[in-house]
Amino acid sequence: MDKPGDTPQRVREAALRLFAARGFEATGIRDVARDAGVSTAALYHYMGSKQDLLLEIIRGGLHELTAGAVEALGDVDEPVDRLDRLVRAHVTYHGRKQMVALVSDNELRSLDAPSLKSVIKIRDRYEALWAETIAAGVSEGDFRIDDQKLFRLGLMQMCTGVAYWYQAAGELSLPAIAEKFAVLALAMAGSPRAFDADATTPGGASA
Amino acid sequence: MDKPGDTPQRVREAALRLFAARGFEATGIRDVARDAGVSTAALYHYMGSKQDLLLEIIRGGLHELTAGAVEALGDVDEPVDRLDRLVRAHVTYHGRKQMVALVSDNELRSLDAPSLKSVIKIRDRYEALWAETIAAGVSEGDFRIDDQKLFRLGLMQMCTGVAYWYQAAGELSLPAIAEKFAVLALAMAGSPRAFDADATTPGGASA
Amino acid sequence: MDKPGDTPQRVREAALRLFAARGFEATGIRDVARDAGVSTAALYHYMGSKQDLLLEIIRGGLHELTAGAVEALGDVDEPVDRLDRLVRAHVTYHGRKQMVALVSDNELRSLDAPSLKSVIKIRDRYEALWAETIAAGVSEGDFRIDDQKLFRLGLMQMCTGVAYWYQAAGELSLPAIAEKFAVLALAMAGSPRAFDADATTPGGASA
Amino acid sequence: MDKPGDTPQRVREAALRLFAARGFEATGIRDVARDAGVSTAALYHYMGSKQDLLLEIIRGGLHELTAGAVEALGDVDEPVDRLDRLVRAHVTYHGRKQMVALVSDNELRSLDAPSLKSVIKIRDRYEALWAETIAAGVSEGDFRIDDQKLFRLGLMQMCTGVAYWYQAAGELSLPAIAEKFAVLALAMAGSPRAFDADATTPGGASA
DNA sequence: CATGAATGAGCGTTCATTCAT
DNA sequence: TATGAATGAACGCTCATTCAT
Repeated sequence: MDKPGDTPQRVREAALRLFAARGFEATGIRDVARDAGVSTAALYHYMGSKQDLLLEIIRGGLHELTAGAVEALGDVDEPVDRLDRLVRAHVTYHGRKQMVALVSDNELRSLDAPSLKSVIKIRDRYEALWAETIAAGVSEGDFRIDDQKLFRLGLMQMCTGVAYWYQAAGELSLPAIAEKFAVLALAMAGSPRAFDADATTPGGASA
Repeated sequence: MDKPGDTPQRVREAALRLFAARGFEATGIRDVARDAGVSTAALYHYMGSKQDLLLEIIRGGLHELTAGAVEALGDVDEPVDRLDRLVRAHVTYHGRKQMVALVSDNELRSLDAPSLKSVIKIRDRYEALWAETIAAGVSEGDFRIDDQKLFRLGLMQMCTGVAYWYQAAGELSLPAIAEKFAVLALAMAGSPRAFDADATTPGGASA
Repeated sequence: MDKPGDTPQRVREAALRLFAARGFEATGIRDVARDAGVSTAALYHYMGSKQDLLLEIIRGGLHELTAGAVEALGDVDEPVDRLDRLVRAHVTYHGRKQMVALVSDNELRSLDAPSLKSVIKIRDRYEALWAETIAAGVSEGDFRIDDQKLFRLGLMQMCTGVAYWYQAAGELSLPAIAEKFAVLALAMAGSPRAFDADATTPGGASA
Repeated sequence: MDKPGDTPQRVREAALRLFAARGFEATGIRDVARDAGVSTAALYHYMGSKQDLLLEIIRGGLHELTAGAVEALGDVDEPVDRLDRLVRAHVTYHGRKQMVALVSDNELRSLDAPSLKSVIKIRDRYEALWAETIAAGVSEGDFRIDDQKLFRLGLMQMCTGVAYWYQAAGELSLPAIAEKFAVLALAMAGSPRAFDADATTPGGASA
């Protein structure tokens, strides 16, 4: 029950908003302070550097993304189901935490080398979930995939794209979008289930 | 036989290199000048503003991308073939003109309003090529696509992603990558040809 | 008892000194900062833009000039006396606030359009004091003036000129100069009092 | 009959126009070149530095002003007539050569020390004409002037002011203005002729 | 005679950050 | 805990001027 208006939180939110909208480099520390309603000095009192703010956002995002994926996978074994869930979780996250996703995608290059390295380690762990799932599906004969790495890169990029165009006020709900992407993913993977009528298990759930 | 050392060209190339590597905002005009081997003042002898340099890159890129797609389509009629060619052309372009593609994708937000508008007009024309092809394929029964716009967004994003990871020195040649993406695209579209043995018409052609 | 070293004051004084000596355009912001003993960045901590600094000086000056004139006029009714006081106040001000007067006179053209407009409004109000006094003197038969506007322009210009050559260390005191100009003014106006022996009421008052 | 469009002339005219309108410091050499329709390099081919352009304008102006005064004085002896003619010539010049007059008045401070010195020498010669005339009028009993130097400064400043507000399209013709100023001058000087009906000898002549 | 190319220095302004209080 | 004051460095850009051709 932290007071909703507590300063550090407001700063983080302002930074997120601005980094997402204008990019990290184009955002001044003064902009963040103004947007958060504090002085720049106060801002430095609560947080570290501008870089720290960015790193915090990106790491938090990747951790949340990974945790969400792990949770979505649960103890499901079937590769087809696992891929289905990975896609849905990824898409859902990129819609719900749109700004974090945008920042994580676009502003990596603004991290200094050590930070970048630590972030990439997290991302690699996340991508491994996909790689393992894909490999399992291929070796079990569920998928017909020519080049696994290329497949993964293409699929993930496709799903990530949601963050760029999703609008909460748009025609499609996020679960609906997630499902459609799941179908596309299975089709790409050559899974016969892709175009089955019952492919649509509407368990997308989330808000 | 362009003289390798003519200054304006060197400036444009330096700007492209740096904008792609660090982003527009993170690149200083002095960085560009240094990289091009001229003084900052000389740089302004040839170009307008930093923004102009960016606009030039992006517009040039989008025009070339569009022209390439139109040429690739030629007078081909079959939607399946047309989509195949769009994908190959797009992927090829994003590999060959990697830096231009990255800048065009990432730095749009640094354009001022009028420039952005003019650029979006070009991009819309390009996207229309995809939209029309997809619509034709659906109405002719070649594709099994649920949501055309969402399909297009996902597919284009997937193909665009090549610019982020392609390396000329990598294992796969660009035509090989283009072909694999074409296969993925047709699979996504539910085209029966996707997994045919002879789907791989190696006429990817382009350089 | 203002602390002599407070920064914003020092900045304003330095700007005034330099704008008066070299002109607004010829004065660099670094010159002002150096002269005020602060960094250029600190300078921007206190002020807006270079233009703002100029506007502040000019507006302040015109306000003070007007207030001085109004005070000098008091509730005096006789046009001859009123003109006498206007001239003395004007001359005195242009000697005492020499630099402000020079800047106000010479640097108006460096103001942007809206600022200029606001300044001219103040100046018009000041000039109206003169115009009304002259008109009253003419209609009451105290003055013999052919063309009132031309008379006013000439007279004011003459009095303003003091700012260009007055030196505190010169032979004549400022009140003495003011009185001599008052005599010239009345002579110009055709007032019989101009060359009266007792015209020299040394009540110039001001410091 | 010099070709009206010859380059050096066009450059001088452009410089005059811009120096008068914006001031010397605010005028770029590129502005002058553009306005004259030549390249900056061509400009330097024909003329010296920006300073030289200014010096040329000011010296030319002062020479012309002096020559005009000398001519106006002719072999007239009476101090009253001489002052009358000085005023008329001065006013006329400041109306007819308005831009040169403005530049000569306002931009002196932009001259380097040697140039300024040479210019002041010319100006001193011109002012001597006034000083001698005034002194003669006083010693011959034609004028009632308390402080000669102060009188001269005030009177000249008044007459110079014409350059700031005169408009060829205005209500009064330049000779008419010159005459009215001559009347004011004589009134200031305490000459009985000032308010005579026949004071208006319309021989102001000038174009 | 004429000009495109080029520059070192400087412009007004903003940057992320620190620190005394 | 919180902030006004302050800064060195850099920003994008323009300056008056030169010079090879």
